[in-house]
Amino acid sequence: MLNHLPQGNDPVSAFSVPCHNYHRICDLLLSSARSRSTSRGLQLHGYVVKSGLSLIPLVANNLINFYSKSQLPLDSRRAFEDCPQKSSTTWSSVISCFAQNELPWMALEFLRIMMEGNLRPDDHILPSATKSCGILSRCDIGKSVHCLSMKTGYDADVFVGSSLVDMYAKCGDIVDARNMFDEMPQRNVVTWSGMMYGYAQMGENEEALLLFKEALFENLAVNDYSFSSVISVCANSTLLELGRQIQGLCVKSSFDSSSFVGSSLVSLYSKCGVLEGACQVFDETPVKNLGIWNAMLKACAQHSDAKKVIQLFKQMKRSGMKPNFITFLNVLNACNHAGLLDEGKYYFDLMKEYRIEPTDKHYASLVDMLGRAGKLEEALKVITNMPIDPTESVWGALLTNCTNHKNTELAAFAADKVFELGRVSSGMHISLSNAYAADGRFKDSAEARKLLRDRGEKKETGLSWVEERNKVHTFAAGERRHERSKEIYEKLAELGEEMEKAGYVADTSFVLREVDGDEKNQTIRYHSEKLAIAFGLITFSADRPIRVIKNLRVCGDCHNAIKFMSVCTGRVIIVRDNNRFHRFENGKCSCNDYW
DNA sequence: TTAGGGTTAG
Repeated sequence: MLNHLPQGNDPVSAFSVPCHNYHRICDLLLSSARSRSTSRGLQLHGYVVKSGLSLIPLVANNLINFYSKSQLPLDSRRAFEDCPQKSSTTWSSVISCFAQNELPWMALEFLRIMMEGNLRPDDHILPSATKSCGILSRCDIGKSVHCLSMKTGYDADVFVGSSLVDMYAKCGDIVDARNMFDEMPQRNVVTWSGMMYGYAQMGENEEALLLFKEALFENLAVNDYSFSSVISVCANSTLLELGRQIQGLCVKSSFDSSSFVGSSLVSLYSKCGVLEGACQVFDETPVKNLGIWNAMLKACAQHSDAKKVIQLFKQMKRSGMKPNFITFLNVLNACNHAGLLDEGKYYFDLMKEYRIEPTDKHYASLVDMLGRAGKLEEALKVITNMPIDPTESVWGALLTNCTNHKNTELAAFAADKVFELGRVSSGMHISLSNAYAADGRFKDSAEARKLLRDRGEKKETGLSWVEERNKVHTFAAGERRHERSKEIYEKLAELGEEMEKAGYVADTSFVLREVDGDEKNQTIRYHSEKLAIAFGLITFSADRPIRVIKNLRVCGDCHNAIKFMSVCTGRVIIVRDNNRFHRFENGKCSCNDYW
């Protein structure tokens, strides 16, 4: 392969090398990086060192870039150190290499060293430095890079400005991101993407959508980046119809074949309860990246199809795609929800073969799996033996299952462990309170809630919503603010009688307040999901499934009640809670009561 | 002219 390269066996200095040859070497280094032929690049490196060509600055820079693109940052650094004449391009190459290869601190350190040598950062170096701050979520350092950009006058550059917008967005500083965005003399699609991402990150989905609309209005050439972001915004707000319209725009502009767009679309359909849509997008995406595989696995897991998850995992392996920790998390959750304990344990152990260290979330899934099967002691053993510190989610998994299995002693132990971790999320206080309440110990239960109040936190309000055309109808338990409230409550009363005739009995143990029986029954009768379903019943035609989204977990009584609702009305009712889907049909739920 | 900024899946 090297035969046609210059034969320079005895190069004393760079000057003895014919000029036209080193350009050829540079081309070859670049193409090796692009085609990911690392071995060819390494051969070329050996050759240029031997022939003395590595002394030529252009060749040295190309070596740095070759290693950077080959994801070998430390070799890139070595090539940088061997480079005799370091221009600002040389510095730029090595700093961008660190920024792109998960060494943001080193990128910033090299910027410092460079400036100590009295070199000023330029418009190529500043974006890499800014990006590093974004990766580290270090707004403070990012601000000093911003100052540096202003001092050097590069803050007006569209690359520098866009990277600053993105950095502020990644650090969660949406106000500074917007200020930067507004002040920029020139903006392009990257600037807009960064800003949109910022809003989406902060959960300001409406602002993100507004910005996208504005971008379209300004005739900005939106691309696959923009589409995948905006679709994920729709997915997070479960705006199926809007998402479908944007998918139409993607098809028109031929961006629908992008695997990034595909991943967002799979997630959109999945989160909106349309598994068939997710499958179709997945099948039609020509080149599948890890993201779309993971999105598809998650979709099947959310829809309780563990068999398909395992099948997909095997298919994925056959296609040569390497699973990552997210892949395994999806597989474990699928096994957990399907009650496949042995399979779950198998996949947990399989992670070792792929040299993937289980995170606290993987352990939480395993603990939950064991806990659901009633193996509380074994679950505890997993926690005490795990090599990383158990987090709230791990102890929480044990706590919830102890409550369900009425082991209040172990539940209290798990709760103590959670408190030892320091700040506890509000949901966890509720879990402890539930543990006592389920055992009839209302005083302790109240104490746990008091602790929550003392910390100035409140339980997240349970909300359910239904999408009707492009409108979202939201309901909270017991409220009567909706314009059709009267009809909704009438429908519930009428349905309640039918359900009771069919054998439904309200399970009041899910009401946590210590009140008398009648009031308990009233509270539980009007949980938000029941109101939302009643709205669906009086609004949608009989053949249309009723899709309800809920921000919290469905309570046990509602879960049971909805089964009866599906029998009495003959409707398909799909409820997405904060975690997964429940498809109710003919008195059965797709989760097999395992949720 | 070799170097720079933005996406998905969790």
